[in-house]
Amino acid sequence: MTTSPPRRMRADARRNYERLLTEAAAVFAERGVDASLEDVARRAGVANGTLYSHFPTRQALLEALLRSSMENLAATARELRDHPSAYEALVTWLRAAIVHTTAYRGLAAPMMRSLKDETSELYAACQAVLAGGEALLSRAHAAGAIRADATPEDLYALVNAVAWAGEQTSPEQGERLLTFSLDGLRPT
Amino acid sequence: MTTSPPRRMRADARRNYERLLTEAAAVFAERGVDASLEDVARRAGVANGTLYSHFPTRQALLEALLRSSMENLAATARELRDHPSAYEALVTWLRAAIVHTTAYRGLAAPMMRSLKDETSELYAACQAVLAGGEALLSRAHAAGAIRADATPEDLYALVNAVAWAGEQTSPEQGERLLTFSLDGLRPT
DNA sequence: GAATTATATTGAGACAGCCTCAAGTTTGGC
DNA sequence: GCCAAACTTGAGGCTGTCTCAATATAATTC
Repeated sequence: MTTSPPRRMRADARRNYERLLTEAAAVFAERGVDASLEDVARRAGVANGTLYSHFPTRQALLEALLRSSMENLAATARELRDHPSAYEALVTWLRAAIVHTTAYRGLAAPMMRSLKDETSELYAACQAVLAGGEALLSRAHAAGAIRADATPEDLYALVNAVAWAGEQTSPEQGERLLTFSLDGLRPT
Repeated sequence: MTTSPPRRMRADARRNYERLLTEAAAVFAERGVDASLEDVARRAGVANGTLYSHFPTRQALLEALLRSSMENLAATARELRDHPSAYEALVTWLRAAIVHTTAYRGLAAPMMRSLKDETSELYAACQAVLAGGEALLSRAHAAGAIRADATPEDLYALVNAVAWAGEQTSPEQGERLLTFSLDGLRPT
């Protein structure tokens, strides 16, 4: 029933929880976030009911899987506040966010939809990403490096759209789209 | 077995073909391109085998469904070649392409993937769209209205990415992304 | 270290969707 | 009106999601 990081779980439960996460990472990496959950359970060597009891929804599983990399992303944002160039700091972070979103095929869509959906298990994580970008954006705004009407939500959408385009075609195509958009985000 | 526009079909087959298209349009409009095909068959009042015999794959159905609007898009491109402003002509057409891609939820992904996939039933249609943009782009290039390194594929990716972003969040967010990108596509 | 209790796991089962194909039905030409 | 060709049917095999009563295991208590 729990989705939180293992708290006072029974030893077997904890073992299965970890094993499920490990195998889910592998399966999602191979087949994307829409991969069969039966497959995940099979590979983890447990019955599917066990998977559902640990992770009631696919998003809950995804959330647990992404937690640490999300935290890394937030930490990176914090570090970049000290970067000499406000603009470069922002761009570097945006690229990191895109890499994060490219971890599993099909991840961009839930990331995008969960930003405004409070009922989503990914909601908090998405908001954290938004906040990370927000800090760097306002610094870039202050430095006059980014057009004034660009919002954090714009950047969030951009990151996901670029990640999506990249996974549908090629990372290079995503990169090209990013280049154009970033140029369009310079002050007029 | 046929997917082409009704040619010498038996009367009942033709009736069912049309009916399936009509209902598919309705169902896809309601639930997006990943809607249940069983649903389409049910609503058309035929067995699912009939649907599969007319449209062997979901993409074949989609192709038949999109054919006329694709042709409109190509026609629009031709008309716009005479527009006084090469830049405005291009932007107008890009907007039309985005509207087209927003016809059904989930359409952007197959449009994007089929551009380079010759085995896709949507391949020809996607190539036609690409060609439509290509003509307007080269005119804009000649007029010095668009940066020289922008390719037709870039515009194609942009259209789909914007349509995707718009359907995941809001059309307004898509519009904002488009604005930034278009600014970034001006010559440097 | 056995009994008790709380916690987990199991896997069958209900359901939906995809797709196929042998059997049956309908149409249209003669 | 008959017949071959064209078309439709729907049960059935498959995969996948999700639930829940029965069962098993770990932790706690005495």
